[in-house]
Amino acid sequence: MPELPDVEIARRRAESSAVGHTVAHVHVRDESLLDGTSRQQLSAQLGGVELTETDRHGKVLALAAGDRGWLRLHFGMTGRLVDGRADADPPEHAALSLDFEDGSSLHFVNSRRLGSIGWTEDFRGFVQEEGLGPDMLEVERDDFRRILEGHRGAIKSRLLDQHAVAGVGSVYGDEALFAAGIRPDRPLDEVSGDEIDAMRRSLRHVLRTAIDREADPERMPESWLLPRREDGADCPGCDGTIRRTTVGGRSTYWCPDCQD
DNA sequence: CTCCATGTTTAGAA
DNA sequence: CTTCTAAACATGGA
Repeated sequence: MPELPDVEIARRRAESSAVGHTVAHVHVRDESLLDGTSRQQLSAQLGGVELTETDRHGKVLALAAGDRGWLRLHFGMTGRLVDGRADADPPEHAALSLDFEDGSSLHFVNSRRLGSIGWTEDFRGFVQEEGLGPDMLEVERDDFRRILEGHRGAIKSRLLDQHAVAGVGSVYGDEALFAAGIRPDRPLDEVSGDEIDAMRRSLRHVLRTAIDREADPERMPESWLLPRREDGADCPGCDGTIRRTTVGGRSTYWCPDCQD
C-alpha cells in the first residue's frame, strides 16, 4: 500500500540493507517505468558506486550514490522493495535490480507498473521543480492551515493532492478523516481553523502509528477504519454502518454517523 | 465474465 | 482560475 508510511518503511529497510553497499550490477528489467533516464545512465551513475544515504518526500523514495546523484523511485499502486541474492532468480515483476558486491541485491518490484524510476542530481531540487507540497509529517500547523484554506472542494480531494501536501493517500486519508470525525466530501470552506488543526493531528497520528506498525495493514488497531473498508461493514466507533462513496474519483469509506 | 484496487495525469465540461 | 468527472495507464485478486 504505497502511501507515506509504506514508503517510509521501504526507506528504512533500504537504509539498513543497501546503504554502505557498493553496486556491482544494475538490471533494468522494465524499461517502461523509466522516467527521464535510461538503462545506460543508471548503469553509468550507479555501477561500482557505494550507496550513501536515503531520503523520502511524500511518496517518493530516493537513494543517493555519493555526490553523483539520486535514484528516484515512485511506487504507484503496487511498488515495493524486496531484498534478494544476486545469484538467485529475481522476484516476479522486478522492474529494477541492484546487485551489490557482497552478493546481496535490492529489487524494485512493481506488478501493476504504474510507478516510475528516475535519476536526479539534486533530490530536493527535484521536489521543488515538481511542485510537491510539504511532506505531511513535516508541515507546520500554520502552513497546513494556509494549504487548506481558500478552497471550496471536498477536503479529501485537497488532502490527496500531492501538490498541496505530499504523502497522503486514499486509505490513510480516509483513516484520518474518520479519526477527526470529518466527512470526506465536506467542502473546505465549511471546515473551521480548529478542525483543520484537528485534521493535521489526526493525519500525524495515523501516519506515525502506521509507520510504528511497519505499514502492515494486518497490524493496524481494531478501532481503525482500515480493517472495515467495505460497504455495509459495522463501524468500529459506533452502532452505525460504513459506507462506500466516491470522492474526487476515489473510492471512499466513511461512517455517516461518526463523521459530519 | 464483473468489479475493485494503495496513484497520477490529462482532456473536457461547468 | 477553480473544480469536477471520466478515462487512461497495466495488472491482479475476489
